[in-house]
Amino acid sequence: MPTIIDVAKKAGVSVGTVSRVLSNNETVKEPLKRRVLSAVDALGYKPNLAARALRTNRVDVIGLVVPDITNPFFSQLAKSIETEAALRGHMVMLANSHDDAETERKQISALIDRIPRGVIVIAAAETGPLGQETDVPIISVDRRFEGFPLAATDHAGGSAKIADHLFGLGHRKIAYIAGPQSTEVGRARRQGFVQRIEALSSPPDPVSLTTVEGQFHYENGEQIAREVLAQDRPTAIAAASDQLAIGVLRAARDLKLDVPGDLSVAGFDDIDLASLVVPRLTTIRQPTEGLAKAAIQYLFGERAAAEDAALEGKLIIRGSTQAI
Amino acid sequence: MPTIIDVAKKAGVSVGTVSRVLSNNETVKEPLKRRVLSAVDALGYKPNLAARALRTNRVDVIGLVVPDITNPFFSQLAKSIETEAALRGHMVMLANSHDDAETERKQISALIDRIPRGVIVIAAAETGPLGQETDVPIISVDRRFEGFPLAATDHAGGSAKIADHLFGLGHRKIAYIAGPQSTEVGRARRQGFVQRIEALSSPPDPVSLTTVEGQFHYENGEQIAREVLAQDRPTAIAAASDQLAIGVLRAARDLKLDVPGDLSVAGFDDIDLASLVVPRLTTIRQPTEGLAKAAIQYLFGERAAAEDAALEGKLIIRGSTQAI
DNA sequence: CTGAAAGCGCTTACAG
DNA sequence: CTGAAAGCGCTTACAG
Repeated sequence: MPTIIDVAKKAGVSVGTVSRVLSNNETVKEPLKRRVLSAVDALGYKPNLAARALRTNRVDVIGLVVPDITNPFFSQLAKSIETEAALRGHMVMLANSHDDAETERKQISALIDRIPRGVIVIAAAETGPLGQETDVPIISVDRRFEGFPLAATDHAGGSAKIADHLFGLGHRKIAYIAGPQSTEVGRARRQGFVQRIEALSSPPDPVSLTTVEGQFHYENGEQIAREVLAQDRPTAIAAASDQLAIGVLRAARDLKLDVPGDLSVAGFDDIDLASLVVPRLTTIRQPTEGLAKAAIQYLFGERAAAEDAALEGKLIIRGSTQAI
Repeated sequence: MPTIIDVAKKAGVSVGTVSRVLSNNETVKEPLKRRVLSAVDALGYKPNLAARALRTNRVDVIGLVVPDITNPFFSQLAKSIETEAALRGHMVMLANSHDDAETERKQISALIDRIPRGVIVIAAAETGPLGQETDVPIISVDRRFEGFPLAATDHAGGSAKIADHLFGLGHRKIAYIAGPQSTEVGRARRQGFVQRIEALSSPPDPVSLTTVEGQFHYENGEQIAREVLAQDRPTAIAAASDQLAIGVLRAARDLKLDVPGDLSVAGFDDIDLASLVVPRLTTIRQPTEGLAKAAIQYLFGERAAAEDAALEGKLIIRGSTQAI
């Protein structure tokens, strides 16, 4: 492999000059610059990134820690982050925390040791302290890690949109399957939904709302829906995630209930699967690309430090909800 | 950040000794070793990985290029690879090729520039030449990249298992929805299925087999299934992927056909979704963990160089297939 | 505007 | 078994 010295020799300049040309330092005059560039070309020179990293104490990498890359929402986010990082010539180093606080801490540490441009973390359910000072910027996405800034969908606002939608369709007997209340997301979605319904409900036109807490899993949604539907059946069920909602769909099918004829169902996230199930699911699309962009911008210092970003989700109306 | 020099001073030894202790070099005697280790501890020393990389010309990273991380099979594979790499103290650098040969080439190049331990690539549909010599080992998984060794499921063998299964259930009128014949996977699966059916078919007990070529997408499976089912309806459809098979399930539902009553359906891959659709899908489970392990072993030189690995898939029988 | 040179923090022959 | 020292390939003040 040719080094910067070989290029300098070939171009008849000093290594400093080659380095300046390569870093787009404007001070090098055109003729010299051309000579350097053609030497680079002729030799097929590529800078040694390890040497550069040692000198500059920074490497063109973004660290990413997700609870589980096979979760469709996280993999969508990872893809958007990778795309956004690539736009800035950065690669993404990926680690799974397996939703475990201890593993998460280790992964973030290991990532930081590689002096990346920054680290993005989608926090594990229970998140522990990092216990390491560092000047590598850290931002969390979707689920907050520690006291670090967070780029997330406006969960409360999205849930309120679902509430508006169902109310607008005439539903007055609604069940809400919440996500785990131990999580910020679970709480925000629930609160947004419940508060909006309470605001819409009035003595002459009351809404009866039942709330149950679930786990963001298909199986769990199915199981909870069975219980909810067995009793005083609602005309609509809003679930805190698409996975829960798809579980509801399964339960409805087993119980021979027609969706949306007998029951309207809405989710949250708009995972790929949401438009593949039967009927296709009405949901809130999370702005993954916007979240990725906000996170990267933060890491590159293009965004007010330490400030949260709340991006609006979009109501996607499909076949699973219907006027009563 | 303390450096190795600080540790050496604190322990009253030379930097060489510290380095040796840290690299588990056995030559350092117990008392010195202990002194070094406690100095490391006291200072919270962490080696500068960039410096180490510059010296050793290698960094504890595995590069991974996938066509699209949101594809459930690829994200499953990515997770297994990450786990396997972590066992060896390596992190994974991830890049999406977006199924584009040019992007793939660039990503692999960018990865190699970071002198990783090795690069694993799941090739894009059309794969182009790398055009760069390197001593970084490269192996492809699932879909072959260039002339590099491949770790993949025994696709033909897996398809043959599906053929045996359907034949065993008494199906004698079968349709096979193949994957793109421009891909090795598509060809291998088709060939395995067709050859086994031909072997099983005999003049006294003939099997009628129709084959159609598809694209590995849900939509495509649905569309092809409509055509296949509209004509001379088979009693079983085997699809070259779960995504295709799930498309078939949708089409069957729209046509009011009962699966598995009127029609048996089988897929290939065992993606998460396969066990979530109704009815749950009979399929071949790809040995993702085995593939990840084989790939990593190859990169670490624990496996015969330049030799392909073909791992057996496992037949998972669920509700979508039934005796005729 | 360009060159000469220091120095980033390690690892590893080479001595002893 | 341990130390002294070279050197990996860059970037960047510092001169001129």
